[in-house]
Amino acid sequence: MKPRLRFAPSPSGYLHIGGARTALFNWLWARNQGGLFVLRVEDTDQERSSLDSVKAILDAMRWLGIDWDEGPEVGGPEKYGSYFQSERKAIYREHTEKLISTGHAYRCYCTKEELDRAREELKARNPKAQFVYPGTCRYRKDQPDLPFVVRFKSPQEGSTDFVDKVFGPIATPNKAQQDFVLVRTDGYPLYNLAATIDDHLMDITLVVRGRDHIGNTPQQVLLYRALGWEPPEFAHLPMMLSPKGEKLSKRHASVSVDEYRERGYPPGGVLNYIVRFGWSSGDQEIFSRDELVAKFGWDHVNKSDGKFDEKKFADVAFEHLKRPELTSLADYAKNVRPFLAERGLPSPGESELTAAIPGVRERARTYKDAASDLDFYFRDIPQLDEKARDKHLNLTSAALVAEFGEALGKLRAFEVAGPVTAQAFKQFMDDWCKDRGIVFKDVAQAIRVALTGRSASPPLDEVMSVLGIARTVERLKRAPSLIPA
RNA sequence: GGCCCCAUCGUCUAGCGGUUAGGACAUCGGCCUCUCACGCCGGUAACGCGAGUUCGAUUCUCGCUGGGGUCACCA
Repeated sequence: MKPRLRFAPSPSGYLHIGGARTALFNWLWARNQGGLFVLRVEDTDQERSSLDSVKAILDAMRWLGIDWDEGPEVGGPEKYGSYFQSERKAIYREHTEKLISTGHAYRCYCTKEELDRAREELKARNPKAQFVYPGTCRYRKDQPDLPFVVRFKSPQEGSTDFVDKVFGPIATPNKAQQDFVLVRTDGYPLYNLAATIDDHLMDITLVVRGRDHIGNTPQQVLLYRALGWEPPEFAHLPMMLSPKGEKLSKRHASVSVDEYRERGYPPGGVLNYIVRFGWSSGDQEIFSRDELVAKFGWDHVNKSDGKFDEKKFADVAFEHLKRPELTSLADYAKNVRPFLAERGLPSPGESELTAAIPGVRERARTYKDAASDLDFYFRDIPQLDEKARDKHLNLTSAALVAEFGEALGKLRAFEVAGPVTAQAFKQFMDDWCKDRGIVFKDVAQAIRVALTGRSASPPLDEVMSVLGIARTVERLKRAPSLIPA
């Protein structure tokens, strides 16, 4: 059978960067193996789950380019049923009954309040002790008409073992296991039960998830056995910790995938950073999506946790922006447009935009920065950085710039020959400087301020070429008017 | 505290008994240059500790130390 992998987020917020990483590893292996990638929504907690969250997570996945073969909005084979756990209650009930009738589980009438009280009492007596369910209802024979939860009857001897694809053999003594709850009072299954049933029924062959789930695995293996099923394979991923080494949360860094999107990171860069976190392929740092699919494997997945590094992340993202083979001109243009719009700029024509992009590729670290760098191209009058103006433009230099504009304007040949190349502008500037007996370097910044309103920009010959001769001349001639009276 | 897991530069990592311990980010110098960048060259910087095994341990074993995860009617 083809490998079937899954990502099973609970829709209680945005897509977490760590969740995206889990999804990615699953997806990569599915694609590498020619298997199937399933998306399942774990929305059994009615309190926390929301449809908005489902939508947000789906959107973030799509933005990253992690597509799913089965799941919300794409469906799947009849036999795999709904991909929303909230719609699978009947299935869970059926298997719960089976567990009870075979003696693997039992109804427990202890209330949460009672147990909480016992927990607190114990803690008061011995702060270090850990409360375990005393098994009050374990051998109870009657069935009172009271609310109940269903508990698993954990074996108290022996150990539960499994072989992890990353960590190797892991053995947990069963006496460390208490009679954990399977079904809540409200009839909804808890994570371990629902995940086990669904993974089996959906024919999942390998479960890939974060290491924080490693302790759930023995419980799930116990459930597989109790239900008479063979467990799938498991692969746990080392954790992405905060720079301080604590569990990563929004206190330490941006943890929502959306935030990186809003910041102007390219999706390929996001994937690249999170995949290199715990996985490597020799010394290679930068990968395209296709390369990742081709090269991914479990041999080089690390066991040790790591610390999230925003600087490295930013650099990887930038690397993707710099390389045309990773971010095509068309992609770049498409992705920068929303940020241009965000600045209140009118939507530029595709050809004008793609002409301007090569000049900012090596400068802008994000699409957002790119929009800022591109800004002056798309306004009739560039925004003026007054500090740059004060530093580089005075009566003399502004007059010189205007004069240069005049000279350029007189050059008819440029106008008839169609778009003027950067090289031609360069030649003209050099010649003009030579005629005037000045060094280009001495006028360059004044010209830059006139053309872009700033002290930093792509090379002037490129700027002129993108602007075109008419607008270039116009801006140059306007230089003296930039000086306050 | 019980159980489980981990341990190479500040960070992400390569290494699978013999290497001047490599790369990337960050950092510090320098070069290039019309600005800002990019790029290039170079520097600082790591095998947690202690026992074994071995001719030889970063690498294998054990202990210690340190770090992390998890012990819910969350997932």
